[in-house]
Amino acid sequence: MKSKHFPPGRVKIADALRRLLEQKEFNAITTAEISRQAGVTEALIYKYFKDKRDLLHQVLSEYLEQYCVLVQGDLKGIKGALNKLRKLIWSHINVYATSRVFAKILLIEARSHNDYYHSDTYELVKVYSGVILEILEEGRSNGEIRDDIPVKLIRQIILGSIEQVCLTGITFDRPIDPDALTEDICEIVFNGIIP
Amino acid sequence: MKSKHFPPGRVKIADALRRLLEQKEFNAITTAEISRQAGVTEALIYKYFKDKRDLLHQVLSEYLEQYCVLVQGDLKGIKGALNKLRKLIWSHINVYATSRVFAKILLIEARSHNDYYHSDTYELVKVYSGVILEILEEGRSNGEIRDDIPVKLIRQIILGSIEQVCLTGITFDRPIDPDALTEDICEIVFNGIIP
DNA sequence: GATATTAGTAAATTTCACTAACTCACTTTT
DNA sequence: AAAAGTGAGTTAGTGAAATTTACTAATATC
Repeated sequence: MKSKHFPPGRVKIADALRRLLEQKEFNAITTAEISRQAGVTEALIYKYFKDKRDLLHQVLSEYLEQYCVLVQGDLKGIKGALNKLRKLIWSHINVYATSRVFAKILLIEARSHNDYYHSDTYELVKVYSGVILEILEEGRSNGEIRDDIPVKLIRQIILGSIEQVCLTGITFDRPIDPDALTEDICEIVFNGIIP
Repeated sequence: MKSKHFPPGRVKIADALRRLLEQKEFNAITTAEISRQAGVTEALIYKYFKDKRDLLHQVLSEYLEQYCVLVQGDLKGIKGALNKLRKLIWSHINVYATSRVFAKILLIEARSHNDYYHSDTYELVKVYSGVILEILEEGRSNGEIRDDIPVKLIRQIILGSIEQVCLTGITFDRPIDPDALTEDICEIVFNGIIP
């Protein structure tokens, strides 16, 4: 409920980048273009953002914060680790399917520079990762999930599957069907992780 | 056996980039640095390569070609789709574990620019992907693998798992254990894909 | 031995991220 | 109500890096 009060120029710049990212990749977008699209001067970008990448990171973490809240809300009231996991996988795929720009930045652009691992965005990703781990541990302790494979590895396999599946859909502009994909991923992974 | 006859300058430039990539990431390497390291002038880079990224792609596909041959050789004489799959997973992880520089470029740098999908490297990746698909189809037709989940999706889950697991190891400079990882990935995925 | 081709260079040019130093319109202080 | 301060924005650059142009030296070919 802390709707941040950003000055109009800052909002215009962030919006401009979002719009441009629909058309081309980050490295191909120049600061000149961003400012033109935003209707402000180039220098103003540097009043609000440390540098061009910082602008990207801030736009990204604004997106991500939104979706973290959403996904965590989706899990409320669900009983059982596997049921929670299924819902989380669905929500995750659904977010990528719905916000392709966001997905592309997070999966491709952000990772290609080390500063990502010191960003707010990455902190949020860690929180989200923690949520998955908790579900897996819950499942392990109540016997839903086998205990001879490290939970962190199970998490990686789940995340890797989701991201690979969505990434190809995104890069080749193909439709992504959250229902079908969730069904198939769960069918494979659940059979592998039940005791 | 077609050892390409590249002029010495071209070889020096490619070698220089390979050496520099051990120390820092591609975007932080300047053409000036590359030429200095190679002992040639900056302009020569543009005689042999369309631009800086094209140099990266060519270096990458030289690496990849090598490994494609290697992995395909590893599969010779193995009977059964699941056995082949296990070996392929091991080889794949092993390549990433052994050549981290190569893995980092392929998994992070290359994908972050659209021209990757028009590069020789990508063509090789497609060939490799085809090999996986053939194995899966073999397994499907001889009853080793269930036929109610699309093979392409199974492939994505396998590749996604491998890459996610290796990527974290690479970005955080943690050891990658091909034996243990192969074992766990196969344990999960095989249980999911057998009929 | 002339000629064409290939390898390589020196020096300019362009492109782009980023910055310093300023104006202008409002508030707040005294 | 004048002075001082602040936030939003601009003008006009700079420097570093990628890329291009126009050339020379070496080597192969006829």
